[in-house]
Amino acid sequence: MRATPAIDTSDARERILDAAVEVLAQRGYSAAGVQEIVDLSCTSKGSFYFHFQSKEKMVMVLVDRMSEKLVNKIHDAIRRQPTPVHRVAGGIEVLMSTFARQRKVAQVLLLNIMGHGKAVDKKFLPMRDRFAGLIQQELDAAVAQGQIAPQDTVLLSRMWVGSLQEVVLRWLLTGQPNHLTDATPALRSALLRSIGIDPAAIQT
Amino acid sequence: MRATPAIDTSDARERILDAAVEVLAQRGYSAAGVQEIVDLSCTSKGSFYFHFQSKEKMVMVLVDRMSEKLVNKIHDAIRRQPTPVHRVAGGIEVLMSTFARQRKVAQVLLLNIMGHGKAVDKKFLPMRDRFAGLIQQELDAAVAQGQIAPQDTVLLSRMWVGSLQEVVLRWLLTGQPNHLTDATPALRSALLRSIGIDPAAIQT
Amino acid sequence: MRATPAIDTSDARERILDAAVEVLAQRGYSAAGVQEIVDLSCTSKGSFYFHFQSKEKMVMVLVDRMSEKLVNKIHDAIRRQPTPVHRVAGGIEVLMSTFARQRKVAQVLLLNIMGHGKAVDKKFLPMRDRFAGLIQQELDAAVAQGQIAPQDTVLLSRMWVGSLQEVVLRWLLTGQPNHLTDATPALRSALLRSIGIDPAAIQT
Amino acid sequence: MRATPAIDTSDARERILDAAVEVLAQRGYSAAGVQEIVDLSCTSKGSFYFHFQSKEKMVMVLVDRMSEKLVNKIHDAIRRQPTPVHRVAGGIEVLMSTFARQRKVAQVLLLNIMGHGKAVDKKFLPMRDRFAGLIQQELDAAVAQGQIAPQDTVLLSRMWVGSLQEVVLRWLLTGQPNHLTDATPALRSALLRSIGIDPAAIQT
DNA sequence: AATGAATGAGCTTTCATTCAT
DNA sequence: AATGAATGAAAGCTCATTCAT
Repeated sequence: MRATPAIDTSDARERILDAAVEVLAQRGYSAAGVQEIVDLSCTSKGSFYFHFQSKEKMVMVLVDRMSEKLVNKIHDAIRRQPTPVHRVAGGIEVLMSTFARQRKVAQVLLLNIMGHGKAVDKKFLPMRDRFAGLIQQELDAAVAQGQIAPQDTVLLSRMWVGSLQEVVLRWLLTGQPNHLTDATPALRSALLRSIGIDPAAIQT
Repeated sequence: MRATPAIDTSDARERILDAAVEVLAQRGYSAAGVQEIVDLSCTSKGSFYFHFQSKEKMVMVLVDRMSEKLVNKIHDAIRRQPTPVHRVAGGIEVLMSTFARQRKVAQVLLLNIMGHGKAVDKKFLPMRDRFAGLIQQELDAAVAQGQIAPQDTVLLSRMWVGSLQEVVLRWLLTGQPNHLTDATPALRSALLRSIGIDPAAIQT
Repeated sequence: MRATPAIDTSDARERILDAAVEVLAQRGYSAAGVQEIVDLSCTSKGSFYFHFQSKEKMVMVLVDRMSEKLVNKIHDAIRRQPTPVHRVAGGIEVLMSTFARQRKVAQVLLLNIMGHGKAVDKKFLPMRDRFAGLIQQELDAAVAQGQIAPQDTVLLSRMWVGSLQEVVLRWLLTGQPNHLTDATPALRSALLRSIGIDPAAIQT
Repeated sequence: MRATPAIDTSDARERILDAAVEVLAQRGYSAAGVQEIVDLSCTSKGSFYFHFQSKEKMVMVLVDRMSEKLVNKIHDAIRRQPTPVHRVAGGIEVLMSTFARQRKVAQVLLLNIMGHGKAVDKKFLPMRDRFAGLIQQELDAAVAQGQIAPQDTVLLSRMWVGSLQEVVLRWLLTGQPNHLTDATPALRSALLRSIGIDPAAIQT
C-alpha cells in the first residue's frame, strides 16, 4: 500500500474542476482564462484539453456537478418533512443557508447566467431548471393532496426560483442583507402567501 | 425641396445605437463585436469611436436610454390608478405586454446581466434597481395607507423583480408560454397574494 | 482701420504652428496628434489640412522656421567678432544660452531626431546640417587665415554639433547640469582645444 | 546523429530577436510592426507574446543585449593598453570599426533615440549612458595618474559620445565618409586634443 | 497522461486624412 | 477659409485550442 502523498492526492481532472470554481467565482465565465485555471490547478494546457473537450464543456460538467450536489443536499434535508408545503418551505431554508455558507457556489451558479456568444449560457440554466422542477414537484403534490388550491405550478415554481435568485444576487453584489439568512423568514412568508398558504401555519 | 431620402436619414450616432440593440440582443455583450455593430449601422469604426468613448460606455448609454424609456412608459400608464396596489398591478401588466411586444428590449435588458471581467456588468443592473425602486415606492405607499400590512418592502420589491425577470427569461429562452402575456394573470395574482392582497379585489 | 481684436490676432496658420511647438515639445513627433494641435490652436482639422499638406510637411515648415530663426540669431550675435575662432566661440555661447532660455525650442529641435517610419526623420536634420555648415564655414575661414592648422573641418563641425546636442540633451532629460549655461565654459574650452586652440587665448 | 538542418535551428525567441534587429534597423521603433517582425521570424503573434510581455519590453531586451555585447567587445579589446588614454583611444577605434562592420547594430542603437510618446525612448539611452560611463572612467583614471589635467570628465565623456554618435549618424544617413573608418584618425586626434593630449604622442 | 510552445483569428482602439457643407 | 463627422487601415494584444514531444 502506497503512502498517502503529502499534498494533493486528487487527480488532475479534480484539481482542474476545483481551480475552475475559484476562478469562475472571481472572474465570471468570459474572463476566466484557461491559463489561470491551469496555473491554479498545477497542471497544464495539455492536461486540461486531455480531460475536457473545451472550456465550455468543462464548465458544463462543473455546473452540472455543483447543481446536482446542491439538489441532493436539499433532497436529503427535506425528506422527513410531513407535507409537500413543509418540504418546499424547508428547501428554501436549506438553499439559503447553503448559499450563505458557500458564497462561491452562489457566485458560480448565479452570477454566470448567459451573456456570452456561444452556447454556454444554456449551460448555466439546467441548475435553475432542476431546482424549479424540484419546487414544482412539491407544489403539484400539494395540489394533489388538497393542501393548496389548483394553480399554475409551472409558473409559480419559476417565480420562486426568480425570487430566490434575485435575493441571493443582491446579497452577492451589494452585501445586503449582511447575513443572507436574515432574509429567509420574510422570503419564506412571501413565497408561501403567493400560493395561498398562511405562513403562520407552517412551523420550521 | 428635396424629397425624404428612401433609406436612413438618422445620424450615425442613432444608427449605431439601433444596430447595437440588434447585435446585443442576438449575441450578448462580450460576443457583440464593434465591427458587427458598425457594419450593421453602415458606419465605420472611426465613427463609432468618434461618438462613443468605448464599447462599454456605448452600452451604458444604450441601457440607460432603454431602461429610462421603459420606466417612463410604465409611470405614465399607471398614473391614473386609484391606489398603490392598483398601480403596481397595472405596472406588471404594462411591463409584461411591453416585453411581449418588444422582444429585443427584453433580450438586451435581461440577458446581459453580468458575467464579464470588466465593469460593464454593473451597467445592466441600474435598470433592475430602478424598477425595484418603482415597486418598492408603491408598496411603501400601500403600507402607509393601510392597504397592506407592514412588511419588508425592500425584500419584496426585489422578489417581484426576480419573479418577473425569471418568467420573461423563460419565455425568451424556451418560448414558454407561447404568448408572454398569457402568464400575466397568474403572475399578477401570485405577486398580490405574496403581499397579502386578494387578487380578486383588484380590477385591472 | 479695424480695431485690434481682443484675443488672438494671428491667423490660423500661425496659431497652428504655435500650438505645434507646444505639443511637439511635450509629446514628440509620433505622439503629437493632429487633433491635439488643432484643439490647442482653436482651429479645426479642416483648417489644418487647408494650410498644410500633411502633419509631416507642417513639422518640416516648423522645424525650418525655428532653425532659421536660431541661425539668424547666432549670425547676428557673432557678426562683430574679430576672428573666425572668436565667432565660433561666441556662437557656442549664444546657442547654449538660447536653449537654456527656450527649453521648448531645444525639445523640438533635438528630441525629435528620427525614429519614425516615414521620411520625417530627415526633416529634423536640416537644422543640424545648417548649424554644422555655420561652424564649418568659420573653421574653414580660420584655416584660410592661418588661425588654426589645416584639418578635416567637415568632420570637426559634425563633432561639435554632436557634442553640443549631447550636452543639451542630457540637460533636457536628466536636468544635469541644473543651469545649462554652467556647462558652457568647459564645453567651449574642450571644443577649442579639439581644433588646436588654447582656450585662454580667446576672450569672450 | 542528425545532420545540421539546412535552415534555422534556433528557437523562436532568438529568431524573433534576430528579426527585430532587421526591422528596427530598417524602420525604427514606432514603424516596426509586431506583425512584420513575426512574419520575418516565421513565428506568430501568439509566439511573440508568449516570449515577450510587450513590443516595448522586447526592444529593451534587444537593446540591452546588443549594447552589452558591444561594451564587452570594447572592454576586451582595450584591456592590454598601457595607460587610460591609450585605452580610450583604442576604444574609439574598436567602436568605429565595429559600427563600420555591423551597420545594423549602429542603426538600432543610434537611430532609435527618443521621439516616442511612451517610455521606450528611455530604453535606448542606457547604452549611451553605459558608454559614456566607460569613457568617463578612463578619463578619471587619466586625471588620477596625472596623464591629463583635472577637468570636467562627466561633461567631456558626454561630448565624446555626442561626437561619435554624430559622426556615425552622418555616415548612416548620408553615406559620408564612404568608409566609416576613414574618419577614425581625425576623430581620434580631435578628441585627444580636446582633453589636452597631443595625438602624436599616442600610438595605436 | 502530461507538457507548454506555438498558432492565428479575433479583439478594442487610434489617428492621419478626406470631404460635403 | 473653415468645419467636424466620417473613414478605414493598421496598431498592439488576447486566448481557446493544437500538437510534437
